[in-house]
Amino acid sequence: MKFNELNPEMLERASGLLKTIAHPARLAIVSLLENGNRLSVSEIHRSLGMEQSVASRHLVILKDRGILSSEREGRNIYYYLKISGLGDMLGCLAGCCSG
Amino acid sequence: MKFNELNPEMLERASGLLKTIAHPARLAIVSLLENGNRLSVSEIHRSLGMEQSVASRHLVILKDRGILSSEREGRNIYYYLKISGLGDMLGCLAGCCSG
DNA sequence: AATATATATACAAATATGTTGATATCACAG
DNA sequence: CTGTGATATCAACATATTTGTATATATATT
Repeated sequence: MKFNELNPEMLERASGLLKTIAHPARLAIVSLLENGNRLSVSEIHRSLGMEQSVASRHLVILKDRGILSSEREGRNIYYYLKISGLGDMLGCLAGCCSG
Repeated sequence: MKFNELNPEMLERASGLLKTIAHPARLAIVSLLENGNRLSVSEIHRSLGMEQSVASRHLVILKDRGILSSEREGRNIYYYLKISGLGDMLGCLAGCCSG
């Protein structure tokens, strides 16, 4: 599948997706939610050692742009990956970065 | 390979790579250079319908950040992908965007 | 040297993104 | 209704990215 043969709209969507995850914190979040993991905001911010408000802001961004979904359970809100196939992409990315 | 288990430096590198290609023009360029293609600046800017200076600027950015290499042949400068495995990543990306 | 072609760069304006800390909202237990 | 834990938002400021246009540099040809 080649981007250059495709319409500008497709390029925009693809670069939008990349932009969204092209942030260390968001990359870490997405990576944490691979394999169908569902985690609350607290679990995420503690696990990654970032401020609660920072984690929340990134989670909202990821959700707004269609990468995550969330569901409330009691006082917690659980986030999870909405786009299947993102895990594969991260795999390729890790490969590109190490090799 | 999981990012969250890795050092911040790795996350920085990965998000840097993503940021670099997270631009419609650069995505188109990288896509054009998949499969070992070698193209001159002229060929690229004509093929993608962008100004010469715009193409050149993006090519320099991609080269500076280690994604492309270039070689002069006569008056032309040919660019090509330096990172193998980027093609695979674009494949995943296209999958994520359509599905 | 003069010209033409190919590529790169400079600069300023516009736009977007990130950061921090404080504060607001929401849900539940008692 | 109050207190507490969980989550989201806001404002202000700093930084970075993009764009357009013009111009500079390099190479080759004659």
